Amino acid sequence: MESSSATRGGSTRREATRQKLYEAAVTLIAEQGFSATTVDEIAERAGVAKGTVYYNFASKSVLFEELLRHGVGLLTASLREAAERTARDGGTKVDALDAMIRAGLVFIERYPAFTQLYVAELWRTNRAWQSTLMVVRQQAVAVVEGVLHEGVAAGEFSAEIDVPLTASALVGMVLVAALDWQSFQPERSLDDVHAALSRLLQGRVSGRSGS
Amino acid sequence: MESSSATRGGSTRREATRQKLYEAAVTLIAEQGFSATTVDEIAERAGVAKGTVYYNFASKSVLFEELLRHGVGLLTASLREAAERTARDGGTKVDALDAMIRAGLVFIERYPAFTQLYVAELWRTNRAWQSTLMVVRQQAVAVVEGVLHEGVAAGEFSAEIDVPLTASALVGMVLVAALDWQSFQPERSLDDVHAALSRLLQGRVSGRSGS
DNA sequence: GTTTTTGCACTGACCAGTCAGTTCAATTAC
DNA sequence: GTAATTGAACTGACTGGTCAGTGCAAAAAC
Repeated sequence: MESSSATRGGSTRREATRQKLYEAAVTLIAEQGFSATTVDEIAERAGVAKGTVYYNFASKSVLFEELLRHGVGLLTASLREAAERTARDGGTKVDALDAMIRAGLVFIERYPAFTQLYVAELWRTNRAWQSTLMVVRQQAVAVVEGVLHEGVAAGEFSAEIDVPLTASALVGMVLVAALDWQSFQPERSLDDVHAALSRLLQGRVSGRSGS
Repeated sequence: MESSSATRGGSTRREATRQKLYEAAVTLIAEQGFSATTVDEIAERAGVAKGTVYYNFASKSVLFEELLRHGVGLLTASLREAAERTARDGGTKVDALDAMIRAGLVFIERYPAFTQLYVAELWRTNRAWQSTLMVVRQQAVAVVEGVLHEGVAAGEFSAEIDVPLTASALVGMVLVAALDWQSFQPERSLDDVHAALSRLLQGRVSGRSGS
């Protein structure tokens, strides 16, 4: 009767089911919102019985909360990796920001539904998962702020910039541009979008340089 | 249309009731989302009977849709006014963008709940008011795009910029920075936030020193 | 006297969460 | 080998509650 969780470190079956539920939930909630999405819908899209949802998650809210944590975790890791890679390669801090913009675009291209859902919840108040959201948001933004701080310390950026606000603005720039890209011109290439945002980042908008 | 105080598309009394309902709905929906907000709540917060809601609006969705139209209409008018005022005063296109950034901040400071709710709905699909949202969104973004186009035509901006994408990015920059401002540092002054965004717009981030 | 609002009871659809029962892969017994 | 046993994973009908929208007579506002 020993804990025969013989199937190495947590059953694979269960993990697969949870993954299917995440994938089903993310699209439905992105399209319709949390409250308008029913557990029955999620179960059906995942090809699973309703009871299975409750076997795997304590409630609809908990499912959503874990989904948020999981998704933002991926983004944060990706941003951090981009910043570190740039630093290792001896790039400037502007290069690091540029690499993070690209990492953001790659993420959004890959998980557009998650991004959409995240934005829709981010500034809400009075919701069960508010505090969770706060924590993961800060982890992601902190990566951007870190690069800005280092840039100021190294004299690459003006000492007068407002780090948190500039970080927010940069995040917003990428977020909205990318969501519009996915919604209205999904056929455009990532490189194309990235180039346009790079230009903006480096202040090469004003000042002519016609083709 | 006559502009007598009593006539403005209907009786004043009715208009006042509708206004109260808008105000009640906007806060509740911003906090909780559309589906999680009940008609009973809206009526109660507006200090009005439930029947009155249905006397004034065909349905909950229609109330929300008209709310969206109304709110974005205010924003669009404000952006347009800012652009035109700058043009009249002989400002550059960068000045016009800067004035529009300020107009955006003023709007968000005044109607934070509306902004929040708007962002939450903007990239959703499969919702009843999707097409309405599309139209009003485009009206607002078109104002920014117009200024960018004029700037390119006048040689003030590089001919290589991607106008729609740059417009999206600028909107995103202001939107996210302002929402974060309102959520996390509401005590900061608008001028302060505006200054930080102006700096970013004019590419005065990289490059050391300041004014 | 017409328009607007109120108050409130009512309905029918919908939905989160429950639970008694089933499936199945792995383990143990023979 | 194969039969019996175990327990985690899964199922889906069911329940208790919620909510959008209705109907209407009476009051208030204009």
